[in-house]
Amino acid sequence: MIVLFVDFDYFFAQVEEILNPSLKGKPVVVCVYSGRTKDSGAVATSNYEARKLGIKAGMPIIKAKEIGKDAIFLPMRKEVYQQVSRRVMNIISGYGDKLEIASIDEAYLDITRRVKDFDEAKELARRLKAEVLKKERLRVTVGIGPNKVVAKIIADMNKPDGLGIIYPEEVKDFLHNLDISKVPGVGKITEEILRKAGINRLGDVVNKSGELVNLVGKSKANYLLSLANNTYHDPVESREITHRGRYVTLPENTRDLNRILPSLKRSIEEAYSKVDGIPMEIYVVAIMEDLDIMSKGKSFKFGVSQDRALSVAQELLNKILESDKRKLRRVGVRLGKITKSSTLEDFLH
DNA sequence: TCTGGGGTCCTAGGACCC
DNA sequence: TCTGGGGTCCTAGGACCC
Repeated sequence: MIVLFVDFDYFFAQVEEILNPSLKGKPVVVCVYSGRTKDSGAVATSNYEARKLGIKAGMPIIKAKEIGKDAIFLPMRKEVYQQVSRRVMNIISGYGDKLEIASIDEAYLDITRRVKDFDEAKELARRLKAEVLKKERLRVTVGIGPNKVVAKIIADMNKPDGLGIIYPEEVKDFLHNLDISKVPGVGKITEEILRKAGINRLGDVVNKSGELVNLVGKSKANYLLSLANNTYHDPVESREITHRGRYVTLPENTRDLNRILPSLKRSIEEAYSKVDGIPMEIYVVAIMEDLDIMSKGKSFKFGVSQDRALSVAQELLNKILESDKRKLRRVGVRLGKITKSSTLEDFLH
C-alpha cells in the first residue's frame, strides 16, 4: 500500500493571505469571536509569523493580542474556507483511487495502483503540490508512507510546504524509535499513562504488550501494537459525516431557561439547516462554566422533525439542569443517525 | 490569560432478549 | 445459598483531533 497524506498549511490564515496578498509576511491570526465581550473568544489558527510570536490555535484572543499587538486579527469565515477546501480536495482526488477527507484541511489518498514504487510516489506528490499551488495558490504539505499513520506522521514532521517520505525499508526503525507523543491518537493523558509504565518510544509497547490493555484499553492497545509491529493496514476509505452539531456561547453563564432557550432554539435551526435528511438521534450538549462537558441524548426509531426536536431538546436540557448545579457557559445540539425521510408520521402509517 | 466551534471513535453499565 | 452465557441496543462520558 502507498498512502499519501495531504495537510493544508495553516489553512484558514493561508486562505486569508491568498484573498488579500498584502497580509503575506505579517502575523495573521484567524479568530472565533464568542460575542460575549469585544475580544472574548479563541484563536482558530495563525500563520507562521504569528506562531513565531507564540500565538497558537486555542489561545484566548485577549492573550494573543497581548503578545502580538501588531498582528492582524481576522474573524473566521468558515464558508469561504469550506469552498476552497472543496475545490482543493477535488484536485487531490484526481491523483489517487480513494480519497479519505479527514477534516477541512486534511486528506488521505490511496495511490497504490497509480505508481510503481515510492520514488514515483514522490514525483506524483510533487505534481500534486504544483497543481494545487497553480490553481488555488495554496501551499500544502504531503507525507508518503506504507500506511495512513506513517504518512500523517511524516507530513507533520515536514510542515510547512514540505514533502516527507518513509520508504518501506525504513518503516520498522522509524516506528520503533518514534516518540510516543508523535503517534496520532496519543494525547496528553495517554502519553502520561504510557510514560509512567516506562513506554517512551513506540517500539517499547512490544515488550509491554501484556499490560497494555489495562493501561489504555483494548482498542488503543491493539492500535499501538499493530503500528509497532508494522501490521497496521487501515484502508483509505471515503467517509460520510455521521453527526452534525451546532453550539453557541451564551451571553453570560446562567441556569435561567429564558436565557438558554433562545440559544438552544437557534442551535437546532442551524443544525437542521446543515443536514440533508432527518436525524434519529438528538443530543443536547452543555459546556458548563468550568468548561466541563455534559450531554444528554435520546434516540428514536424514526426521524425527528425540527419542531419535535425543539421539545425533545427542552426535556434533555431540563434533565441536565436537574442533574447538575453548575451554570452553563455554552449550549448546543448534536444530530445523529441522519436518514433520508421517515418521520413519526411515516412511522405510524 | 481566561478560554470557539466543530468533529471522530471508544468504553462501560444497564436494559432487555434468548 | 447460589444463582449461565451470550448478544444487542441505549445512554453518558472520555480522549483525541483540527
